[in-house]
Amino acid sequence: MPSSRPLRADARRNRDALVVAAREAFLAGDAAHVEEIARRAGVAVGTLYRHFETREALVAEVYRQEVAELCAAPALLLAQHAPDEALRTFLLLLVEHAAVGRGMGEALESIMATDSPVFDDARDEMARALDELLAAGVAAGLVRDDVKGRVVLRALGGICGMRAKGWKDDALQVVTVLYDGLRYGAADRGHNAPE
Amino acid sequence: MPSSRPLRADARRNRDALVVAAREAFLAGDAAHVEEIARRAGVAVGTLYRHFETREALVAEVYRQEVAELCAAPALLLAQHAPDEALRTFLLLLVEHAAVGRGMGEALESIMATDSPVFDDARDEMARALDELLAAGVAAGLVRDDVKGRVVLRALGGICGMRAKGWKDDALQVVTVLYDGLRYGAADRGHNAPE
DNA sequence: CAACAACCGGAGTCCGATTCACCTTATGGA
DNA sequence: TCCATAAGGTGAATCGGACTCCGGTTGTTG
Repeated sequence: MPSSRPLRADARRNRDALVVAAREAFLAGDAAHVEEIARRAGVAVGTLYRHFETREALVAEVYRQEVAELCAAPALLLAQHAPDEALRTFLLLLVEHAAVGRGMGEALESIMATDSPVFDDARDEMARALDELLAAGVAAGLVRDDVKGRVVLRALGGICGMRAKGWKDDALQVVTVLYDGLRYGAADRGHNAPE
Repeated sequence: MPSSRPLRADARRNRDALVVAAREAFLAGDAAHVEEIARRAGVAVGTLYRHFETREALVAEVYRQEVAELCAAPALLLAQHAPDEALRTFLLLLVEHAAVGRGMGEALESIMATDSPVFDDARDEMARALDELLAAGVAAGLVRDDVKGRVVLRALGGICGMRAKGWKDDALQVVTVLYDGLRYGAADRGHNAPE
């Protein structure tokens, strides 16, 4: 169905404009009303709804693009850093991503609240990225082997909801604790604690 | 202002009924509309609004009561368990609490989204409870001393938003990693350790 | 370039939160 | 006990924002 027909030129243009407009609106933090988004994109609400089932579907699309971008990172990081350092860096990257998602505010929350497959996919993709990093760490004996990426992701999830002033400092501390927790198991098991 | 007048008998009764009705509605998961809550409480919406500024204010009140109940735990736990065990148990308790809050669904999220002082207070109270536990752990040399309760709380926060099937198992794993991360620093300073 | 399918517009519908003008009824003093 | 009165209660009306729908418009294709 997706590519049954290549989508008419003007339609594709409008669709893209809507996603861009939505992202901008979310980042700006204010006025994420469908009317407002449509206006920014230079179309009417009807057009918005032609392309996106619901408002949430639009949010989902924006979010999906964010995630896709983020998930490209692990391969790069592993190529350039030791596994534990790559993991740490990626966690910090997730915090940055949260900073972006933060602008999307409740938009993001509403999508997390739904169990829309779109979001599940995004989560899976993120989890897979983390698994990649964890596996590398485990192989090097630097990371405990009993934790899945999905779990790490959830531990970080709380950061996204935080909106108070000092959220970022706290987020960084969360990463520290989490990072240590992930390595602790490996060290605890004792055999070759890294120098 | 609070106790300028003791609040008329029927008014107090209605107010309490509303909180109870709201809690039930949230736990039931369905129909958290103000009309529905008012009906359950046997009053009209106008009455609801006489007692609570907004729908969110009502949610806040329910949540506050949950929190207050939860925050009574640390003192008890410390009296009966070693500091690290008390900490671990409390973390697990937080997960249970999340299970309750989960029923409140987006109601809870909407209140987190606001920077209503009510929720800040709740968070402070929880953080204080955690600080109490952490301090005991630090004093016993079982827990790292560079992490505030607020940070732990945020790390756990992500659990609340999770609604997928296996959320609870994941939540428990998050607690494990977090718990180890909290102890790791102490071990780091105490014994041999990576890096 | 005609015919058609896919698009677009935007006023109208739906639904839930919130308000408000007007009754009811505790309550406390005569 | 009874009344005055202000605290309380009521629910229809209002408001805001997501979503729908029925023409009019415009790429596309043969």
